[in-house]
Amino acid sequence: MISNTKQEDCANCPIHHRAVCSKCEPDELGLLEKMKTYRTYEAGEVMVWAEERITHLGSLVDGVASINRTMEDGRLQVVGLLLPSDFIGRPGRERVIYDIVAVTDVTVCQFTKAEFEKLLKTSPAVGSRMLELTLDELDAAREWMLLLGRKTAREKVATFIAMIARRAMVEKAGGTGVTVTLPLTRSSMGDFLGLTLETASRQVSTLKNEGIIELCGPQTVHIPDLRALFAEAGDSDDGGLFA
Amino acid sequence: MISNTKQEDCANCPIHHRAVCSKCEPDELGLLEKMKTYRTYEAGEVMVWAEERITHLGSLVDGVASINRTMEDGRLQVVGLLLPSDFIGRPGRERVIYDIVAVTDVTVCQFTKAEFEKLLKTSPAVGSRMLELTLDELDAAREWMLLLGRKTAREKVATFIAMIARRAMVEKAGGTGVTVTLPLTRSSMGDFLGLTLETASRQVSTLKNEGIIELCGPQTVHIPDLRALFAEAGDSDDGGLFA
DNA sequence: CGCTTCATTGACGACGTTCAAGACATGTGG
DNA sequence: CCACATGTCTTGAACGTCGTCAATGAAGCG
Repeated sequence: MISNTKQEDCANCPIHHRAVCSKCEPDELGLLEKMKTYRTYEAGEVMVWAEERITHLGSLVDGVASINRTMEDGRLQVVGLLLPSDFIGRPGRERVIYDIVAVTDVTVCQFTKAEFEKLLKTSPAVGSRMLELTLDELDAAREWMLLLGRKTAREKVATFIAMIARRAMVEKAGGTGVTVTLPLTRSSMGDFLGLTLETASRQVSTLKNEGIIELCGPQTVHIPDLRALFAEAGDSDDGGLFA
Repeated sequence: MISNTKQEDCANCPIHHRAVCSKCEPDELGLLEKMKTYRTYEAGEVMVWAEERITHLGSLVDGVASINRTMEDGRLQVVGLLLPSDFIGRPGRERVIYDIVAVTDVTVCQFTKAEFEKLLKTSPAVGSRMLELTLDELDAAREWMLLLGRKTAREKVATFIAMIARRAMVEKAGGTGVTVTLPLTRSSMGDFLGLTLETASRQVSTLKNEGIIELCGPQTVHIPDLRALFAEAGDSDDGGLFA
């Protein structure tokens, strides 16, 4: 399913404060409004195929997508999770070697690659914000390398749930308990954490049995004490929530 | 040991073609020459401490350094390897959460953080090159995530040696055999590959016993058939050497 | 020459994978 | 409304890879 919409108002955009356009002045924003196109994908749809020519770049407005790296024999590793305001694509390169797959239904705000790359050259606001976003992605990737290389299965699952909870907390801060929905199935969780789906499932179960988390549905988790969960994740860093 | 040297000629710099300054015109290069300082570190020296305020940014001119992420209990993961022309540091952030350690003796070309960040704002040549470098680092980090999450110990070690060999090949292309020196000890190899030093050592040994590689010293490896090594690494990608 | 650091190798055990079966939820058609 | 199919999740049992602990050897240095 493909649906295109045009000319939504950039000033009211829900991701404007964090996306690649966040440093643009009103005049530049007007320019972007003429260039941009919205597009939606259904859960499970492949948004970008590895080895295929890249035609568009843009921002994820709504939903969750994953960046998948596959080996010849089928082994799969999720090397990035795209959430609203994250940038999609790789300027300056014809092709990428990973697929981007919609995990939930997804809406993107996109530009043609050529137009965006021209903008990148001419607009310091876009260029410098793009650099910031890329540096943040790099930090996140390195954080994940520590997880993949050194954490136990239990710590991996705890870290994942903590990560989701942290993003949810930004909105509804308050008490110590939170309820969140995991955007991934056990199988995708495994692919993200460098585990099998069985191990992922087992670790969710043990965390549940020990009272660190409570399961409402398989995808819905209530966390009575965030501190306890963060402790299981194994990093000293609790995300600054209890600083 | 700290030694400072100034005013070397940027035009003759060995990393000028790839470093953050590679897109600068002669006039900007003159500006850089006034700002820059050289500094050397001995093998093993910590160049940047986690949690400490960043004062300088720059480029690695000579040697090898590693970016180390440590957990409270001491578990260590190397999340990046810095080679000549790679950029050192994190513009736009006061602190980093990893150490940067000189693996061999190292020479860097550095600027004060404040000055470099001003340059980043005013010079499109520096800004856009910086973005390219960061995107490349991100690609490399994701490649490594696949290795850490999904490859076997054998594949990890093969991939590492293949990576080193590939960089060596750029200079002396020709026959099918190459001899390279591994810049890391078995222990650091393990930290880089998400393995213990024993497993790293064992896999080097088995690759040797099977004739995939030959050991001249513990750090010096001769590869009779690069194709065979790349096959062990598990990626379809052979680096385009046999395209 | 002893000290230190690095590399190799062996024995053993733990953690996570693999293979397999069953539970649960949701949707479809008779 | 129930039978049946599909996909996800859970749980069990056996196996294997890799980590742990330990001993030994090789190389560099004061």
